[in-house]
Amino acid sequence: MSNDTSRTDGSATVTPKSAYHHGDLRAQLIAAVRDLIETRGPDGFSVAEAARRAGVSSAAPYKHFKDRPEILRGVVSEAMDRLRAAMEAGAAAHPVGSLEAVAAIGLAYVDFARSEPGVFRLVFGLTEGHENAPELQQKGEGCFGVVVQGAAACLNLSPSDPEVQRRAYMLWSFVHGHSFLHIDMKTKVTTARIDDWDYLMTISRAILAS
Amino acid sequence: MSNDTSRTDGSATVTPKSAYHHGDLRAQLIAAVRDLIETRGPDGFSVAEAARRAGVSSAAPYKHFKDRPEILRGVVSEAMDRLRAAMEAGAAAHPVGSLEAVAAIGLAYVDFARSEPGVFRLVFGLTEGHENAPELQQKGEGCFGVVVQGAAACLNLSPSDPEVQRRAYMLWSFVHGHSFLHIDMKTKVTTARIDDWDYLMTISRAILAS
DNA sequence: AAGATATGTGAGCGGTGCTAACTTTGGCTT
DNA sequence: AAGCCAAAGTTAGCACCGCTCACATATCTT
Repeated sequence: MSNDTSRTDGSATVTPKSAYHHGDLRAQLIAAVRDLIETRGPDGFSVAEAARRAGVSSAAPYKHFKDRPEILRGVVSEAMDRLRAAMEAGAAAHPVGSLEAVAAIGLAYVDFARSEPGVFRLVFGLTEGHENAPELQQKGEGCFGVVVQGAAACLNLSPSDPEVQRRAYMLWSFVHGHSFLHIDMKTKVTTARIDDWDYLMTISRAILAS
Repeated sequence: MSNDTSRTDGSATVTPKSAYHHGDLRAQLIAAVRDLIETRGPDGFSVAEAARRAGVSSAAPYKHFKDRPEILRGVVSEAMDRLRAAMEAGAAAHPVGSLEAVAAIGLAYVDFARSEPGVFRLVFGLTEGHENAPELQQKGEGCFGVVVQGAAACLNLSPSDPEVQRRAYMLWSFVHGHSFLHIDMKTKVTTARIDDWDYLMTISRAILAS
């Protein structure tokens, strides 16, 4: 089935209705759900409405997803891909092993949380379904791996070194908490307000140089 | 295990004698919802089922709560009261101004997240409704205030000092991230596994002594 | 050309959020 | 004490949602 023309990579180049009946309905549903989650909150989304937005009947989604949670898992999976890509891109913009590279990873994380708070919360709130979703587990570990890589390069140690893992965990913990607090109390705690980059550099230095 | 139903609700507090038709249905509904959230996940709860557990019709809850989100807000409000009490109790178990007091605040936070992961996630995932709920905002600031108090005592500065606020924010960010990662990837990242108390002491020292 | 299979539709079942109209309860006024 | 009246509960019901089933149609394989 792969000898034909374009790949279904969600590029959405020109014609969304070139494949089977509808186009790549699966990708369009995920996009619709993502949008709904972002605008109406993680709970205010329904499969029916996503189908409506995609222009199909309310039963069509179930040809591509087993049930509602599986759709959410699809959204999370896609989001994790983008999150990891953003983190890697952030790291790649700075010299390997530099503190700046580590801080850039954290900044990508925070930026992601701020630009898509609904999806971000979903990613880390969907852990109920994680048990049966090794793919998500794997992608989560992949994201953590980016932090580990950065920390290892910075410390000039092997990524498998427990000390590296420990510091990476501390880094992630900090950045994760900062992201969550940031999107939770948006403009609150203004007295403690700080520039993200300075903050992340300070944190990275404190954790990787002790 | 005496079932001590002490609901510190804004309006009619504990009035066991009156009990109109049913008793304090409001408190019982909140308890039922809390239990449902903890066992079936934050999404797998329905007002109907909570009413069923409380032994009333499915319309009865709407005499006490405007809608579903308001019930959730009630659960969050009650949970925040307990969280703050736990944090204060943790701090009170150690000398004022000691690093141990600060670490104990963090430990209470982590323990709360671990013992009620569903409710914990709800507390910080319900921020969509926070805008119209100044009561929750206020209680959130109250919890933050406990951390600020601890940091201020430790640094021998005023709680209103920006530097204190900044450090308190860092502490909270760290503990919050640690809690979330902890309940998310329960047994994962085992290589980085650490004793909570040691971890929190290390963090507290790092943040409050630089 | 002819299945086989993937992808869509419409009808429909049970459950849910919420409202409306009604009944019961018990405190408060007189 | 009589009686009003608001609080607190009930049943009935609407609209929507998740999901399934039977069926229609488009594409792939042979």
